Amino acid sequence: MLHRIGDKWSVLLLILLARAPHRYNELHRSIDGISQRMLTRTLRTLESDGLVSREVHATVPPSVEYALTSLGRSLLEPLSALANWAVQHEPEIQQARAQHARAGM
Amino acid sequence: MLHRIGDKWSVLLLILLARAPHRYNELHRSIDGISQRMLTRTLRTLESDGLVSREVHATVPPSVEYALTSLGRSLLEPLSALANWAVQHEPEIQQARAQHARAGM
DNA sequence: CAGCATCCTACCAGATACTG
DNA sequence: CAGTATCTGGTAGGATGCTG
Repeated sequence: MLHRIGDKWSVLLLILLARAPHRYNELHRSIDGISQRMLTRTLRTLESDGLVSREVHATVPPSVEYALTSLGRSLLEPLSALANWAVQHEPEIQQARAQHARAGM
Repeated sequence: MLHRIGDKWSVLLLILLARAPHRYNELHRSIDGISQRMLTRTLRTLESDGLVSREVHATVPPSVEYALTSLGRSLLEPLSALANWAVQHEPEIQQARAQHARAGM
């Protein structure tokens, strides 16, 4: 269950959408290195999990707005707690990895 | 960074080790469906990230104890917050997925 | 603009067999 | 007991080209 929102793209998308709704190409530009395929696929997964809403405006050219649902917003608190942990403890983890690499090789 | 501890085996291992230190085969029996390869690999990753300690007792037959480090314990709080969220909101997610499947197909 | 369809590849999980 | 070694099939995911 956690691995569904555990990959990096999902987390990045949720964080971006937490700030404000975004359109498809805004997301594509904002997230460096994501392919169209992965962006679409990840958005679809988040959408089908009920975390993200997708609203199509029938204009020309068409525009699609992605936003967090209330369920998605409820995820934000525990998720950012975890993200904060990761940021805070990154130095320790890096150091542990460096030590481990020296010892093991 | 999150995806390193985001996969299901890591989470399960951390939760098990949170309760008490365990030996290799205890973990292997406790976690249903994990292969030796994955158990070893996941433990090694957690160890090199400094989340889990590995202590070898030079007995015959040998015994190896895995336990959480203090860094690993510090992860427990935000991680279980997220796990609780997942458990609490699983029905909503299931429902959203069912609806999405009906609408889309 | 916001995708879908297709092809292709590299990596990874799983099974199986062996070992200090 | 606590792992390694090796093979193998499946899939995640990138690149590219096309469309309403």
